[in-house]
Amino acid sequence: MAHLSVASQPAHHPGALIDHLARRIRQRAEAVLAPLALRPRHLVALTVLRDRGGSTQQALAATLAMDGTNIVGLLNELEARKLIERRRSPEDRRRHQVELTDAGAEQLAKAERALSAVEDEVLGALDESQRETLYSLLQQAAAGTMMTCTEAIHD
Amino acid sequence: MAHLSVASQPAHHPGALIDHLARRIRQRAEAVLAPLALRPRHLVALTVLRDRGGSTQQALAATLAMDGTNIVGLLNELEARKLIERRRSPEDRRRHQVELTDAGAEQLAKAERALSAVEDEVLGALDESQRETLYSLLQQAAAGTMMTCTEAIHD
DNA sequence: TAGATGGCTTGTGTAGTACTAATCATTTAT
DNA sequence: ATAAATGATTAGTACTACACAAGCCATCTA
Repeated sequence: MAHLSVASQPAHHPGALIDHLARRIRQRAEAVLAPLALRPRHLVALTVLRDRGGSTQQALAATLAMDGTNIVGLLNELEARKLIERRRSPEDRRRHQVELTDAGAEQLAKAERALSAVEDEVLGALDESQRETLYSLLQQAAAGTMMTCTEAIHD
Repeated sequence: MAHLSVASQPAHHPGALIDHLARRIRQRAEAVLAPLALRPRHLVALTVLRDRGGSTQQALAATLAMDGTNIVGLLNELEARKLIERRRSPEDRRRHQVELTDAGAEQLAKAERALSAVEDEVLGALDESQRETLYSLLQQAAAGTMMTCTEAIHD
């Protein structure tokens, strides 16, 4: 392993802070999302689907670090509301290719608009460019951890 | 992915990412913390107590955005293990002033050391200075939101 | 043809909370 | 002085998000 920081300074531990802020965001997000009949995990799933342009259920499970059976349930809910579609994959007909419908994309956009208010509230102490920095750091981190889990999957 | 923020559009929504990463961290943290018989929320509480040098139970509840009755239970557990102490406040003898014991501080340090490994794993894609940036952004955000909730409390 | 695999269903268990109500000690307002 | 409000506590209820296991199909692979 790399041992760059010689200092005994444990530096800082963002872990607890992330946990804390996430909790805050979740609480507010739930309230804001309620009128849309979405809960945070729906949003996360929809977001992944949009950003990836669809996904296998397995890949989705790996990305969200969630148990497969729960993914099924989650997708059932989303499909019942026609926000996503499941199609059998032509290459392997056991697999389902999950994709966002137009309605799903629309609903997601609506949710994000609503969520902006929450973010303004929770991240209010940060200005535009700081938020952008935060976003790119988080995204980089998320992309990194994703590989750890999905590198053997090739979705 | 190249999405220049031409307008004042928020464009990016760190909310879902924070949620996602927090989930990851929590999952791993639980495993790492288990041998110490601590769970994430214990850690958060201990951290707040250390950083503030003690707190009222109410202030703690406000900070953690948790219900008062749950704080009681949480503190009971920590007190039973002598990681914190409750003292009646001299000014208002109904109140409890909660403080970290030496053992508590020690245990917290130990937990943070263990947690470093998790952070290395989850934030592995970020280098030292990026993590530092992330940390300060999060802290700034957290400090900001705290005011929203505690401004009427004067702990 | 046998076994592995992706998805689905159902059922069980656990953790983390929120909420309510009742109690006790204490403080504050009348 | 007395009544009302407050901080902490306890006990009990309920809900949500999960994980995990067992068993079923359909399908792919050896």
